[in-house]
Amino acid sequence: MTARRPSPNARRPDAATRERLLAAATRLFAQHGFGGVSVRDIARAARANVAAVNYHFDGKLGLYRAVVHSAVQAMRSGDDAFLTAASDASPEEQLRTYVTGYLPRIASTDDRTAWIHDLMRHEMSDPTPVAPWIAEHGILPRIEYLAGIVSKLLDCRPNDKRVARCVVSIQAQCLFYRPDRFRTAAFKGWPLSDAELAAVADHIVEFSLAGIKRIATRQ
Amino acid sequence: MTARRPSPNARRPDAATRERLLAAATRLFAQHGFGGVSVRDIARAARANVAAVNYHFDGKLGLYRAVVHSAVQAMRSGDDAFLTAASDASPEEQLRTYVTGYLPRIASTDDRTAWIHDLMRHEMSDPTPVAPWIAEHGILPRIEYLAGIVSKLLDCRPNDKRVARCVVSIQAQCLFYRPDRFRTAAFKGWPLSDAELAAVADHIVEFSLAGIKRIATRQ
DNA sequence: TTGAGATTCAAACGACCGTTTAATACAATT
DNA sequence: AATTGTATTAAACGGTCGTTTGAATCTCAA
Repeated sequence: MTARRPSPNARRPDAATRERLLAAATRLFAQHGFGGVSVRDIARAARANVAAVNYHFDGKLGLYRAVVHSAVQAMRSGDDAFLTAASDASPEEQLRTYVTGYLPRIASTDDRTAWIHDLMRHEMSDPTPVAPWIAEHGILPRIEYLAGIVSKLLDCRPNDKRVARCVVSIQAQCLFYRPDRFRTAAFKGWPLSDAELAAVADHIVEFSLAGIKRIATRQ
Repeated sequence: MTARRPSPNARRPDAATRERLLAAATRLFAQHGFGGVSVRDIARAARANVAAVNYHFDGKLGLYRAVVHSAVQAMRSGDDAFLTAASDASPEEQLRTYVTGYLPRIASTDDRTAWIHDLMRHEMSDPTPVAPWIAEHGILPRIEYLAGIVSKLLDCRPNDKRVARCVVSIQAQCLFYRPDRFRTAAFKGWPLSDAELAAVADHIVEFSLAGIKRIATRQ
């Protein structure tokens, strides 16, 4: 049994050690992945003792679970902010709202609601036991929301294979603009400016709407 | 100076230790990345001594360089096999040839010419000093080939920003189907069957040609 | 003031990391 | 047979890893 109560008692009255650990770990895990960060790195960044990780989170993996959980929550609450607003628009406008609301956050390097994508990138190359949970709570809801829009545009059942393929085509284009350390290090002009990003969002919407309409005429 | 000559002399006449190390390291680095594999893992898989890595490759990073170099060469020779054949076709047919030739290799888990994509995935989340070299020799040639096709389809200059955006839209769709350990672990029905993959290739071609034609009418 | 529980801390644990060393085994040439 | 240069080997080096330990320190209730 570690500790459970918020923090009615502590040596100093400033931000609780647990919160500092969570904040530092979120930043470092998003940047370097679970295996690329040591608990000593996290403890140093949080100005805490190494043993505090085990005391407050029951080990490195427990801290990672807490980070992932809060990151998924941050993303989903960020989605609700602009997705619910367009719930009664045409599917074309819904797709535009999705992409223009999603892409700037995807491309931002300091948007807290997008850190989950960095965690997911590391999970792709080096999965942890948390991977299935991320897939279910961090990815599937988005996929299903997009599938609803696309199936209306295709005028077909949501489980039509063309829906899944179009969803991938849209999502792949958006995710490609998530900055990573490879492209930042290897390509000039990366990451993109805000103005370019807005033009890219417009491009993805037009490109994808035309693609979907073409796919709708087939099979 | 380590060794240079092929292997006129060795304790045993079987496959040279250097070649076994390179083969084992390619498989392991592609699977787990540079940081996720220890030289002891590689030596064990190659039935060699740990010190052999330093003797033949001047350290772990030297071995990684050799792996990356051979993987890029394998991919480029695989490209030439089907890209040069379509050099005088219409740009539409060239795009179809590119996608239908590229996607099955991307999606294959045992195609030696596609291991470079696994190495690149790890580089994205955790870059090594080899990252810039991979970008220049493993990525740029493909991008420029695609840009040539797209600029003909758009009927504009190759450095028009719309070209780069369409290239990303195509390449992002293709790369999304590269299997990774996250999706294999977290999603059912993954990776895709050969038949589904052929249908996906056709989808990407139709989706993208329609998208490009739409973009061609703008700006 | 005292006791109990929560929290922090320096230190140590065993395991693994990449690399180095020095001795040895081998084949080909003197 | 002796020498030379290449290749392999077991062992050890210093360092970092995640975790554990046990004592010290803090807050708050009795």
